[in-house]
Amino acid sequence: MDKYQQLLSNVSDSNKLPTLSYKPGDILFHQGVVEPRLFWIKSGLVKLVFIQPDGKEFVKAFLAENDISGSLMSVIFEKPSPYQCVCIEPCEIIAMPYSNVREWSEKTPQLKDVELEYMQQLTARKEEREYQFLCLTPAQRYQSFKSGYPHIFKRISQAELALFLGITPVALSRIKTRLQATA
Amino acid sequence: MDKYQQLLSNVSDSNKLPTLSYKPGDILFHQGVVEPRLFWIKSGLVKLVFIQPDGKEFVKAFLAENDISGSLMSVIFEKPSPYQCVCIEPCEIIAMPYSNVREWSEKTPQLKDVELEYMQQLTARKEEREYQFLCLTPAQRYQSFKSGYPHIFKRISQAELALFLGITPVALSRIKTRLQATA
DNA sequence: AAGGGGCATTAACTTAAGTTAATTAGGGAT
DNA sequence: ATCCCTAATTAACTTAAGTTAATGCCCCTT
Repeated sequence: MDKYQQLLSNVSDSNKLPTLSYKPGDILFHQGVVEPRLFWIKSGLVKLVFIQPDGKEFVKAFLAENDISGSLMSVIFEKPSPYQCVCIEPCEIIAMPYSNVREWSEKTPQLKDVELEYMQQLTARKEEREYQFLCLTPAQRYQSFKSGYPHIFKRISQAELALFLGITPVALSRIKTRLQATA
Repeated sequence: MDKYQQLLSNVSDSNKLPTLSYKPGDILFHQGVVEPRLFWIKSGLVKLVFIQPDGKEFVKAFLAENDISGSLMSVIFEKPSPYQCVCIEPCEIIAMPYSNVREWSEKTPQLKDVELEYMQQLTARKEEREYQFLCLTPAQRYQSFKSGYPHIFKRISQAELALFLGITPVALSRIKTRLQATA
């Protein structure tokens, strides 16, 4: 258990926050609504999804056990979340108001470092994703995800993966056949 | 001057860091090399560029006066920078070793909040860019940049903008004619 | 005024993704 | 075993981006 997990554990214990159960398809928080809680995923798998006005879907991220889900815009800036969070697998989750985390972190200043460190790791992951969109082809992004996140890859549908890669499910199917022809 | 600028000002004053001058084309830091300094841009314009093995270029970001340039991977994780920083305009810049910033921030703990806040703003910008790559077409990204960053838009070549949007200069030229035909 | 250099535009062609719809393959459930 | 539902594949067609190269435009220099 890393330092941020430890912080969250302290917060949830001291506030006696319950563990909640969700089913696949359940929505942890909605798009367009302010959601000031962080969702600590104890087990299961969720996705963050943008729904466009025309109904098109895009997947921002997959988050699994030990990850923290939430909307930066909502949690930090108190704006409506630009995306929603949907369960893919049954999940055990502890929902923690960010105000509780902040209080805890004010009382124990050394935890600011933990918070900062968490933000840095998050930023590093975003840098990687930015790089991949900018510099890699969809086929390269597919291969990178497959080899880099095999534990997630196994648990999601091909359609969900396509919408994460920024292409259509049809395009991903074609990419797979093209890759097999080469290899 | 915001709080982060104030922090940087304190650091550069107390370490008597000089202001450096650069010409267009000068490289602030190289790709593949560890660069532990932050570059506080007092005036001018720079770009962050990925150079691919095959020679292809992609622009990660444009940074102008009052922005801070640097490589997260290098500054925080002490890894070689995955991109280089090239001046587009003549620049006045203060280069500050991140160790100085850290020391200063250790001495005055309330500045941790400033650091955290800066990371949050940085993350918010990265979220926006991720959203645009995932959900918008190149044409929409072009329009968004043009209206969202007019002060940068005016100062860069169309080719540089194209490489920032993740397309070729030829494609951007075609997009412009297509947009004019519609409007 | 004439030439050059650097960009942007246009053209011609190739490649790949979007769209829509039909087909196929698998996995429960009855 | 059959049916049904879902997801993946394939097909046919449209649209747009990549690539390479030629052309046009503008500004600067001499």
